[in-house]
Amino acid sequence: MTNKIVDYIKNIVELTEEESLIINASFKEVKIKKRQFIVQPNFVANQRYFVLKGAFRAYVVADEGQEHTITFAIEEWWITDYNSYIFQQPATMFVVALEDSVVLQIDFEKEQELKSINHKFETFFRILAERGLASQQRRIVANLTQTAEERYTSFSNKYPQVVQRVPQYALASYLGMTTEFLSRIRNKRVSKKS
Amino acid sequence: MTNKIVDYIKNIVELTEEESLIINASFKEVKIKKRQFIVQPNFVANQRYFVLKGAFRAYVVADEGQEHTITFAIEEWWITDYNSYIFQQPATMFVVALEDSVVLQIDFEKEQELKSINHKFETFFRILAERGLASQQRRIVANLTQTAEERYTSFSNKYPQVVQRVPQYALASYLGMTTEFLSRIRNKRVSKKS
DNA sequence: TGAATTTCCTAAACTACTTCATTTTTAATT
DNA sequence: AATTAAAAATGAAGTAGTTTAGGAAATTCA
Repeated sequence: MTNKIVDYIKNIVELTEEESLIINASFKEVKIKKRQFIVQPNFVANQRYFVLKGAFRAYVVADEGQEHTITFAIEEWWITDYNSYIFQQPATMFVVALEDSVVLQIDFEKEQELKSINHKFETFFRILAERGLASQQRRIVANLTQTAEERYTSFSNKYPQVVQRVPQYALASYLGMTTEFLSRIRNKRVSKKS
Repeated sequence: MTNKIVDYIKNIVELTEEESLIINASFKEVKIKKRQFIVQPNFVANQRYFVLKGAFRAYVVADEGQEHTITFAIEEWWITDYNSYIFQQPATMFVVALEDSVVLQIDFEKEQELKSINHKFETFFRILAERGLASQQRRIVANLTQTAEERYTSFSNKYPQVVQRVPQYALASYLGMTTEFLSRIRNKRVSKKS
């Protein structure tokens, strides 16, 4: 038994053949078209998604209509509105496909069941949450300590694949600046080269 | 068997008498004087701390020497440098006592042992991580969508006990503004009243 | 209790980033 | 391939928040 999600989980906890089959049966492969939403405000996020192919963007819309990107996801990343999913409360975010994509989705109830029937599955999701926590803490630090240009530069160095695939306005709103300002930052570097 | 940490955990998962005793034996009560550090950069954070009494502040120091507060902790909150603790890598943060305090500390190895010997303990730490994740996501949203004044107002409404107990410069650097600007915000509201 | 240190306040000059308005480029749709 | 729509670039004017500097309160600690 070997497939993408099983391989992914095996990198974190060991799985027997039987456990691999259970994991495999717990996820459903779904195709998502570009611009299609998988999470929307006011509806509870009932699934979490593992991206097999494609790219997604989670964002909120502020009072005055401005969009703020909370996170991106590309191949082998997870995405959902965690505040909604974990507490099973209405979402505040949109999650939308930036490209034609394929995901593996798992229902909240199924995830709860997995975690309760098998200590190893519980461990896996615990590690997932811990890693998410650590990465979000690093982002908070970056946002507090760096200027707009520094945030762009370090993000570009860390996630070049993401930068190349997402629209500029989405990246700008993720980095906490306007699309015009990001455009200027990028343009400045090009002109420096010549 | 009943004490603060056992009661706290019992609010999240059920514990037998025996399990309560194991939990109790895994934490060590330590007094921390005001201005004393419990985590320092370049040293691995080997413990996580549950605050029984007092207040703490986690912060990083940027290149130019400015301090940026990452989080606070008061009674019944947890604190450490999670990126350091989870991955057992050198810390980038300071964690310092803002008052004479009392904490319950658990060693990383002991926590690993608890999680591995008992599914319920694993579940507890999974839920702890998930809640942290959700709360950090809410903070990222707030930082992206709100103005300095809005961030101050909503934080004050949500955590009035924290606002009253921490120095202004620490709060300002947590909210992502200078202490001078926070002073102005606060003063503006006072003068509006009169 | 009094001196020293830390924290907070005030105000003016400054700047990193935003807003608004228009044009150019790129991508989507027929 | 042509038409339309969406995204990116550019310039000029505005502003939220910073910086610098000095003094007033409030804590700390000998």
